Amino acid sequence: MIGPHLEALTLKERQVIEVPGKPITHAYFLEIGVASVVAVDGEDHRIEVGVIGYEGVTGVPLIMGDARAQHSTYMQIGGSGHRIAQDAFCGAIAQSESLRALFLKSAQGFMIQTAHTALANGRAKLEQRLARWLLMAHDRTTSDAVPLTHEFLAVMLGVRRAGVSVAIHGFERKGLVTTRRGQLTIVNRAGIEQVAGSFYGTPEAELKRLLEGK
Amino acid sequence: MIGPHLEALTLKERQVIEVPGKPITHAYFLEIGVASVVAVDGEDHRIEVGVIGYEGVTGVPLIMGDARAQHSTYMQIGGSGHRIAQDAFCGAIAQSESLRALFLKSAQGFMIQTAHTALANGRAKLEQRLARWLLMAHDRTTSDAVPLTHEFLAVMLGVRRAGVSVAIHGFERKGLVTTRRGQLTIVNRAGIEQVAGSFYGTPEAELKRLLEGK
DNA sequence: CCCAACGAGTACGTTTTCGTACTGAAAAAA
DNA sequence: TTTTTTCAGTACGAAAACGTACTCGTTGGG
Repeated sequence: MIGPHLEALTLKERQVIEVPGKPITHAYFLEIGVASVVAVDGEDHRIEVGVIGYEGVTGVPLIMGDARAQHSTYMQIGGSGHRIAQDAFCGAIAQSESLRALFLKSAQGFMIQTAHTALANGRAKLEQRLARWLLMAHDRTTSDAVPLTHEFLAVMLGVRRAGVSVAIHGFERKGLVTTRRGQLTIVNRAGIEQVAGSFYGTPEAELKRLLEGK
Repeated sequence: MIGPHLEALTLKERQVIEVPGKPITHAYFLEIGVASVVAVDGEDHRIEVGVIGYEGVTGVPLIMGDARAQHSTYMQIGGSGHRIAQDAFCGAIAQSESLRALFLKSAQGFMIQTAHTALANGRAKLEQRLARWLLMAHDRTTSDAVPLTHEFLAVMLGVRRAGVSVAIHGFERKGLVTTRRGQLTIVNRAGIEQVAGSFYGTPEAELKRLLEGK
């Protein structure tokens, strides 16, 4: 039984959802907005390993039987949703086989996304990685606007802010996006998909397969 | 009940364990040797997203309720172990809550490894990534010898063969390893750990926490 | 024993990304 | 409004890694 435990809330950008090493207090179901899951190491190297939106749920470790956060998770694009306390969430999973199966598939989908992030990080050029990120964000928002500074994009991709600026400028010249200070709007999604090539798409298709047919 | 279904076998290097898009037929428990899990996309970009040795089990998707392989999995360093058919494995997990909990934690450990691979791919230099890989392989072998060509190392790291050759040569000059054709021997593990810095270690520590105490 | 295949050392010009930093415009704060 | 801060455009030399390719020693098969 999850319904009665759900607490509705709005989530502002930068709002922290999980802190590495600390207990996971709630699982968040987003309706609007995008959360970033960022891996951090002991020397403060950091990079985004996945994003979560309406299609998923935060707190993957809870599904795996662990209550400690590995990664830093926070809202990258503000929105709204519901959350459920850790114990209620784990209790629900323990009691309902079908619920557990569902969340396991959702977690599997997130794993695939992380694996492809590793692939993109190792093989793709900055431009392709940026395109991939924009597409993933666009999939999870209702409007075409992506309210983010180049600085934050750079942190997530693990590259220089200046590099992101140049790449976005290139996209703008090609008519793929328009920009305002602190905001970027997707104009030609198909063109961005072309830039991303096969670095985008597989996790999305696989998640669909997992949650639908089989 | 897993015991009666286990089939002992030796595993030669390059032996294929899973093929992307195809059903997973068995879960493999390695005693000796190292398996590589390699993500592939539609344009044949590929990169290793994790390794599995005695500490884990292949076929993570089975644990998550999916019977289709996402990634290419094959033996990178030959060895031996046991395997169990997919249906027996899934049946065992379905029947034993404690078994499922155990494998879920193992899968969680693998997720953490993949996330840190994404981090290393995006942030670390070739030299550091190579060091990280050698340490992960060394953790999973009994001898200090790593029987691999530069070519295969390069494929796993997603870099040029020549780049690996140069980096290994550097390690050799620093007295960290010795090399023979198609083989590399770890001489100074601590020195290699120093090169890898914080790109190595977190997944290892977390797996330990997951499987031991808590 | 010889030869073809393979693995590794090396080179070189090119591309990509980096680190850094300065500037001006836009937005927020005073 | 004025001041301060934030954000983005841009520059430039340096470092890292790339693609390619040639050589040569090892190794295993014929």
